[in-house]
Amino acid sequence: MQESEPLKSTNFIHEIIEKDLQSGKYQGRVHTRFPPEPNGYLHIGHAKSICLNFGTAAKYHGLCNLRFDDTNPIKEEQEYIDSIIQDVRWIGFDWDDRLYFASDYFDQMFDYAVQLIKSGKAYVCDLTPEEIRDYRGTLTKPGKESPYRNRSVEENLDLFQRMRAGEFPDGSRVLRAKIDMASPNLNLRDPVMYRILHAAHPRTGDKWRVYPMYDWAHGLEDSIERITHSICTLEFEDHRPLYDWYLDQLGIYHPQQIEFARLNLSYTVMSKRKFLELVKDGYVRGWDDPRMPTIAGLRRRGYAPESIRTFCDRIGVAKGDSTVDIALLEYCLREDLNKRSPRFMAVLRPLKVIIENYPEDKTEMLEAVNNPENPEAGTRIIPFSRIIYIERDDFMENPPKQFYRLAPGREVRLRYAYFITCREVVKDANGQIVELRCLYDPATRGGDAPDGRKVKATLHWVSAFHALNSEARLYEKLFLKENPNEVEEGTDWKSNINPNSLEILSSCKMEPALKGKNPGFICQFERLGYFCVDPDTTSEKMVFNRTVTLRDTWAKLQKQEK
RNA sequence: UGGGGAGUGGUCGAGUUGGCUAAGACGUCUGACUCUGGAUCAGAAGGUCGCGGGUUCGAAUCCUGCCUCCCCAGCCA
Repeated sequence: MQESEPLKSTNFIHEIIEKDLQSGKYQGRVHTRFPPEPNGYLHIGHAKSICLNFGTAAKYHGLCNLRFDDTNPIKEEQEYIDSIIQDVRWIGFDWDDRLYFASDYFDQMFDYAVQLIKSGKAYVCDLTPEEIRDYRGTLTKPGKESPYRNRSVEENLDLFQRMRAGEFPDGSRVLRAKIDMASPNLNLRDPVMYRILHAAHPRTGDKWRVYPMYDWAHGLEDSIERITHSICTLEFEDHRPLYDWYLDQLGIYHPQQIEFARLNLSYTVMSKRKFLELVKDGYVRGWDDPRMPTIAGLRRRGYAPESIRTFCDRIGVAKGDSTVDIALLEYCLREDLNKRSPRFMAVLRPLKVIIENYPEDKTEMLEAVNNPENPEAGTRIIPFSRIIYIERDDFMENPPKQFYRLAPGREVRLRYAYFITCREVVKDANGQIVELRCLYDPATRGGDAPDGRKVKATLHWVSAFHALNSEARLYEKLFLKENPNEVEEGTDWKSNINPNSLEILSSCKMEPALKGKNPGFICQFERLGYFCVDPDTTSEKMVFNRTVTLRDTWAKLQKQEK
């Protein structure tokens, strides 16, 4: 992102930072980090954290690292590392050469653990996982001390080295911190620091047989990188005393952790586990399905990073759980796309119109504006001929008073072309409308009547002979309920999945200028919405995703009728 | 039930040294304009600041009871 684009908004985190800046707590430094675990794809919730961390650093002329928290080789994969790097960069941030991995610090963490053992603050415990759970006690009952808690330093050192050497099977022993089994904060009841995992790590291969737990590792990572403000989500609030304890026992550099509420969005879910289920069970076509709130999904859907950043800026940062209306995301999307998108005409559900008084073999080239929001975008030329397609929704045989598009006997404008009047409705044996017979007024070429007469509506259209046949994929919300997790007894969140979230229209008629546009190309189909070219496009057939509809007051009226 | 957090119009969210009619945004509803029923512009409605006491000339802001919601009992992060 361009270096400063300063966030003008303020929040409680910035207030804390400004106080620290004034008091000189970190010698005027501001150094944050975005610390994802590479066990899945990033989503819009991560974007909030990314914008907060990178944005905060930029605002105070500090630095922000990208650091992978890769402490659990069982769940983590290189594929995720690659996708996360790509996504953070795509959102618009840069970390120079500060790409770090927790696994880079494994040796140092091990040494720190040895240091704790030597000072009698950590011990090797042979309890089984079940026993550890039992000994931990409950929310209201204090735990009991492990029988292995008072092993000698020598024995602990020996055992820990042998754990590292791979002498013991998975789950047979752990290294634990010796804190307080009666603490009301469960995190302080002798937490596990290392577990034995005979698993290959994406980056360290088979070097290690013990891997650090998040709680042990995370604070150290921040300390090692000399992070000033460790921004994380609310659920880690009562882990903070544990990080503090580790850092204090070790006597090393101490960042300040600040917690904020994670993002929730209406009409969607926001957990890697649920995304995985949606993908695995085929509710969507993959992690980058345009209905997914993953960064990859939003990108394929046609979002530009600017709109995501704006969104993250506008939602604010606070400590209370909340759910942002997805309408705000769509507002930011439209605002951004309206400014940048070239316009085209495309007919999604074609209805044939024959202009009876227009010459059979004539083709005219008419000029159209590329983007009314941006004169520099210039103009283009569109072919017009006797047979055209219009949107089926733009004609009604018996229109209600609110409807002011085409109807029998009524005159409307074809955008950038002519006024036409509907003379006759042609139906098939089943009574389905198959074709409209219209008359045009040659004097209205370009779309204006010399006599000053007005029409109520302007329709988009595509010349039948010149049309590009293509596919359009229309997306609706993935969930029917504002809060998908709110369910009837006996069902789960998946019962709220919208069965009609995808509609494929395969006989769309589009303006020929669209031919050859590459995947990722974003434009507006006039009066319909913003669309982008999908990677599924082939040389045979183009495929468009509908990113979002235009605001549509007619659709709103119709909804109210129902 | 132990510990840790949070409660401001439909949704986010300012406000936090107590003091003009409690910002702003999205949403909703009007109207203007319009060769996209888009965009834009103008305007409106909507709040017992979780609840009850108290302090004060004056409280969303301070004190005090209570209520509600979220998180924690992985060798996940």
